[in-house]
Amino acid sequence: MDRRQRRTRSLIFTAFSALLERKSYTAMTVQDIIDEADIGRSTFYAHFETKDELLKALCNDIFDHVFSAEIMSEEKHDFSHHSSFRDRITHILYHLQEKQQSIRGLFNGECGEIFLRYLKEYLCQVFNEHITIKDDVPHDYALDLAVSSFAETVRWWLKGHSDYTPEQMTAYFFRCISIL
Amino acid sequence: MDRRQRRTRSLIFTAFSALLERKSYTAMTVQDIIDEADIGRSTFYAHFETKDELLKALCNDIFDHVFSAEIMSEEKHDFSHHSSFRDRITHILYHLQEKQQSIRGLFNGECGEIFLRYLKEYLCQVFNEHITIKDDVPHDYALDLAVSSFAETVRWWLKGHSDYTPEQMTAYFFRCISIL
DNA sequence: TCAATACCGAACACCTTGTTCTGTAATAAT
DNA sequence: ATTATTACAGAACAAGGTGTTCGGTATTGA
Repeated sequence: MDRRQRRTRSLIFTAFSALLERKSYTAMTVQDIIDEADIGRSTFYAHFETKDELLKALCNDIFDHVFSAEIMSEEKHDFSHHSSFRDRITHILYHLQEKQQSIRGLFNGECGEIFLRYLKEYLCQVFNEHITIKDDVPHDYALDLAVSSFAETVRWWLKGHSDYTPEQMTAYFFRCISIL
Repeated sequence: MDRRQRRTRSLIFTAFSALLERKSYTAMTVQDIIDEADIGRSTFYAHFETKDELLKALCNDIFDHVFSAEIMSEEKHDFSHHSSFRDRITHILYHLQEKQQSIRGLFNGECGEIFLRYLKEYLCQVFNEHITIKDDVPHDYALDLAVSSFAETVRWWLKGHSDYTPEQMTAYFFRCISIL
């Protein structure tokens, strides 16, 4: 990848993240982004077809870091059979905390909806085998609720309560959910 | 209120709800709404300053029905000291089910974010005193998680699983959350 | 019957979008 | 170091949405 491309892409991401903390996603125009990034109009469209694609790309960047890092360290340390589900959850929280700066704005307004949808897709894979099967509750529902609750936990944590440690948040979460 | 105003307002609401099932909120333009409702442009703006105000008004209409009806019947039957928290939850589900038609579209995309935020505000009042206080979990967090989980339960229920009864959903919900 | 007012429809100035173009400068490879 | 490639800037553009205004019509409630 050309050095200029990397630079421009980074400028756009940074500008976008910064703008999200001041302005709602819907209200934000492409004009705002290219003004903030100080790049030409055609340059933006050379990188991203639309504002939604930009959001998607940013989300993927974050999730690649959080989840592929998780899997990597899992393989590296051969956690797959040693670490508990609780540890994996704590692990994910650590990685999310590292990306805190980029993530915080993503919770706001309408793009929070999109970000959380993507997040839940990844979480489904992690949670799927760890739901305690109860015959009196539909598995679909239990999984959906567990994943959504964890996503909400992350949101609550990173929006104003990031002084708690990942270990603490994991403990709180498991304390409140009775199907894990 | 003038009969013509009621008619127009109703036309707008109906058109808006119908459109939400086919089109995302963000992609929807005021032009789409007035075409669907078959009213003049200036007429729309005489009723609502913006698309967001329309959404807000629709949400308020729904919540007024769901929660004020709940409170009313509570007062009428003097449920306040007799009915359990579980019954109140079931009750709310019944009222939400009645408004199912209008609500379904509201879960989609970005306006789902807004609708759920409003819903959670109301739910906070209902849930606040019924959270089991645990010293090892922040009360803020427990309340937020319970409310969000219930909101997610409603979403899951009304989006493709509305064959379950309110009583069943209440049971499932309480089965999964250990702080109520 | 009549005054009030809600609606219509057209026009408007303004903004955002996404595309296209030309010229310039940075890049990577030979 | 030279050269071909390619990313960028910047301007212009048509198309479409926004929110407002205004004069005319029709409905309403008293």
